[in-house]
Amino acid sequence: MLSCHCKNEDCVLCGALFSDGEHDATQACELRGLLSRRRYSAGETVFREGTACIQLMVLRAGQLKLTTMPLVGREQILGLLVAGQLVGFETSEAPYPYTATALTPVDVCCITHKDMLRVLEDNPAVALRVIQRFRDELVQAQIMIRNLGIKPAHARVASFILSLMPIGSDHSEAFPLVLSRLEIAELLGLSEETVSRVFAEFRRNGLIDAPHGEVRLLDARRVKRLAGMGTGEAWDGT
Amino acid sequence: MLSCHCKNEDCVLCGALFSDGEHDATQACELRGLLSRRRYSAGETVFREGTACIQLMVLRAGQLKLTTMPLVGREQILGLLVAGQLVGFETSEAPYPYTATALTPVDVCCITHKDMLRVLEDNPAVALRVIQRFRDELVQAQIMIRNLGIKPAHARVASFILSLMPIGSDHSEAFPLVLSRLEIAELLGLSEETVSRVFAEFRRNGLIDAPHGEVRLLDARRVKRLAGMGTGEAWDGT
DNA sequence: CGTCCCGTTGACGGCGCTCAAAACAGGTGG
DNA sequence: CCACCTGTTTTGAGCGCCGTCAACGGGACG
Repeated sequence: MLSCHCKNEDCVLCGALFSDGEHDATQACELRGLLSRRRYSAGETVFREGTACIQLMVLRAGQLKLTTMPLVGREQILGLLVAGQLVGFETSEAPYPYTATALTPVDVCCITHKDMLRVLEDNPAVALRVIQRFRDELVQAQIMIRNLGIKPAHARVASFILSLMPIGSDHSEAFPLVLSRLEIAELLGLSEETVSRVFAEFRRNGLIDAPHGEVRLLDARRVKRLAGMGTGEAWDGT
Repeated sequence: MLSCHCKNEDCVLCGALFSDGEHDATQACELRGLLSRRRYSAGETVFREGTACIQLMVLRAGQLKLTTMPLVGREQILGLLVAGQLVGFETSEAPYPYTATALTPVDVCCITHKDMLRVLEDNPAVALRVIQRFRDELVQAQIMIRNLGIKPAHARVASFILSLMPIGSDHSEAFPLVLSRLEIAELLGLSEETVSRVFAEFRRNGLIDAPHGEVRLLDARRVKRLAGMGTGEAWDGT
C-alpha cells in the first residue's frame, strides 16, 4: 500500500486512515487526491484574519502562531500550534477569525472543508481523531482564559516558562525559547517591557537562567509556586 | 418510532440520530438505554473542578456557567453554556478542568464517555454534530482570549452588553440580564466594583439604561464603537 | 563604521484592584 | 405596614501594578 501523501505519523487524517485495517487501498488513494501539501518559511503568513476560509490544514511539521489584530491596538496571540494539530476548521465558509504565521519552517497538508466533511461522514475513525484535537485545543484555550483573566504578570510568565518544559524532562536542563519577547508578550497579554522586566527579576532572584535563545530552571519549586494560583498548566498546545 | 429520552430538538445526540432516515428503531432504543436525565435548580453545582469526569452531558434546557478557581484568588468564568451545547467531554478519564454551576433551572442528558465513543464510531452524523459544537466553543473561547488579553474595562463591558442582544433584535428594546455584577466581573476578568462603575458611567453618559435585571441600549453606535477595537463579537455561547 | 532590530532599564502616569462604607432591595417576622 | 436582617449594588479614597514613552546597549549585517 502506498503511504499517504503527507507522511506525518501524527497526521489525524493519514494516521487514522492508514493505521487500522478497515480501509482499503481504494479509499486511501481517493483521499490522497484530496490532499495538497504546502511549505512556508519562518515568519511567513499562512493565511490572514478576515480572508475566506475554505480549507482545513493539518500541521505536518513546524510551529504556527495564531494571532488576532484589533482595529486599534496590539496583537494578541490566541494560541500556538505544533505538529499534528488542525487549523482553519473553526468556521465553515466564513472568514478566518485569526491570522496564522509560521514561527519555524512549516509543512502542512490541506483539504477543502467540502472534501473533509465527506471524509468525516465516511470515516468515524477520522472523526474521532478530529474530536480529540478540538477537545485538546479547547482545554488549552480555557487555560489561557484562566491565566489572562486571573493571573498577574509574574504568574503568567512563570506559567509560560513551565509550559516550555518537555514533559518528564529533568528540571535542571535548559530548553530552547523560540519566541521573541514581543511574541511572549502577545501570548501573555502583557507589554514587551513587562515581560523583559519579569525575566530580569527572575534571573536576579536565582529562579531561572536565560542565556540567548534558551531557558534553564534553577529553582523549579519557586517558579511553580509563582505560576501557582492554580495547577500550573501549559500555555501552548504542546 | 419512539422519540428520544431527551426530547430537546437541539440535542446533538437525539437530533442527529432521529432526524435522518438512516437509523432504525433498534439503534434508537439502544441509545435510549445509554442516556440518563438529570435536573438541577438554579445555583446548584452540577460538578466540581477536580472531580472524576466520566460523563458527557448535553444541556437540554437552562444555562450553565463554567468556572475555575485558583488556589488563591478570585473565580474566573471560562464560559457560559446554553441549551444544545456539550459539557464534560474535554478530558477522558481525567478530572474536570472546571466547575459547572446552574445559572437557571437546568436539564441535562448524560452519557458515559465509554458509551459515547461507541456511539461516535457507529454514527458519523453524531460525530459531525459533536465536531460542530467543539468548533463553536473554540471560536467563543478565542474571542474571550482576545478580549481578556487586549481590551480595557470599558470595551469588555460594552462587548458583554452587546453579546446579550438576541441577534436581529431591535436595538431599542430591553433584554434581560441574569448575571449578577460579581458574575459579570468573573466573566470579564474584572472586579465587581469596576463593573459597577462602568455600568454607572454608561448610564450617566446616556449609552444604556439599566433598571433592575435588564439592560436597554440607548446609543448602540457608541456602545459598538467602545466595544470596538475589533469586531464586537459575543462573549457567551448564545 | 553605520544601521537596524531586539532586549534591557528607568521614569512616570493611569487604569483598575483593594478596602471600606453607605445606599438599596428583598425577604421574614412582628 | 413597619422594623429588621441579609445580600447586592453603588460610590469613594488610596495605591500598586503595569502600560507608555524614552533612552541605552549589543549583536547581525551590509
